[in-house]
Amino acid sequence: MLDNTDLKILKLLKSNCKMQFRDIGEVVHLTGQAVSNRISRMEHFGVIKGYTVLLDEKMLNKSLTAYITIFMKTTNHEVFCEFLSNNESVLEANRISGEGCYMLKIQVNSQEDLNDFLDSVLKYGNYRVNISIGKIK
Amino acid sequence: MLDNTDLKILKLLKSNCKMQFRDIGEVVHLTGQAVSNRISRMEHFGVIKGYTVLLDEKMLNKSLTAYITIFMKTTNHEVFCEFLSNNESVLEANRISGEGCYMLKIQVNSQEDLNDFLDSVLKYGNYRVNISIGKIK
DNA sequence: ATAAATCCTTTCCTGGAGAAAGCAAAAAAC
DNA sequence: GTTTTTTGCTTTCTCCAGGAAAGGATTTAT
Repeated sequence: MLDNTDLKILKLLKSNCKMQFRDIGEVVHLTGQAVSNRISRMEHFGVIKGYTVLLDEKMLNKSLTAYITIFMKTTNHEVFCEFLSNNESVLEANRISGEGCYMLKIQVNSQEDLNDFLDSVLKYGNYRVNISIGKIK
Repeated sequence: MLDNTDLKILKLLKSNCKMQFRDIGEVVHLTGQAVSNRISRMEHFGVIKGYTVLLDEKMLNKSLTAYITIFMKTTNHEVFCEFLSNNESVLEANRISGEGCYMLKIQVNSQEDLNDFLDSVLKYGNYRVNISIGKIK
C-alpha cells in the first residue's frame, strides 16, 4: 500500500507541505508528476488528512498550555465528548487507560481562562491539572 | 501587531494551508495580493512557523498513542531533554508543574516498541503511562 | 504469447503567486 | 492646518508550479 518512497514523501511534507513537487522529486528520484500522482493517491486514500499551519502560540497569547486528566463522575460520555469537540481551547482529547478516563491538552490565554475551563469541566468529572512550564518539543 | 483580519486568515490556514490566497481574500474581503502580503509578514515575524501535513497515523501503523508522565530520578535534565528531542516516537514533550516533571506524548507501532521506549526512559526516571484507547480530537 | 494494469515520463496549458507600480488613507512632522 | 512620510491596498504583468493528457516501460494476469 505505502512503499518506502511514499514514506519519504510524507516525511518531507511533514517538514514543509508547501515544498514543490519537483524538489520532492529530486530527493526521491522521481519527476514532479510522479510525486503529484503519489500525493493525490495518498490524499484520496486518506493517509493524508489535510494541510495545516504551525503557529507560534506565544505570539497569539495562547501562552498557557496544560494537560488535564479527567476522572468522570457521570456516565454520560457522549455529552462530554461533544463538549470537548466544540470547545476551542481543547487541542487534543483522548480516552485513556490507566489512571483517569480522558487526557486533554488545552491551550488558553490566561489563568483566568483556565479556571473558567475547569469550572465547565466540573459538571462532568474531576480533574488533575499539569501546566506546561516549558516546551521541549 | 495582529489585527482581526490576520486572525481570520490564520484560522483559514489552520483548516487548510493550501487554500488559495484569492479564496482567502474573498472571505476576509481583500485581494489575493493583500492576503499574500499579510501572510509573508506573519511568516517573517514568526507567528507562522511552518506548514505541515496531517496524517492518519492508524494507516501508518503508528497505532499506539500514549501520554507519559515522567518523575525524574536524576537531576540531569539536559541529557534527558536531548534524548526527547532526538527520539522519533516523542511527539510532544513539556516540562510541567503539578505531579511529575515532564509530560510526553508518544506514538509507536506496538506494545513492544512502547516497552522498549519505557526501558530507555527508566535510566532517567520513573513514569506513569496513559495509553490512548480512543481519539476524540 | 497476449492482454490488462500499473506507474512512470514527457509535453502542453492554465492559472496561482510574486514583483512592480500606482493609489489612497492614515500617521507623523513641521 | 498643511505638508510629508508611511502604511497597506489594488491593479497589472510575468513566470513557473501543478494538473491533464498522451505515450512508454514494466509487471501481473490469462
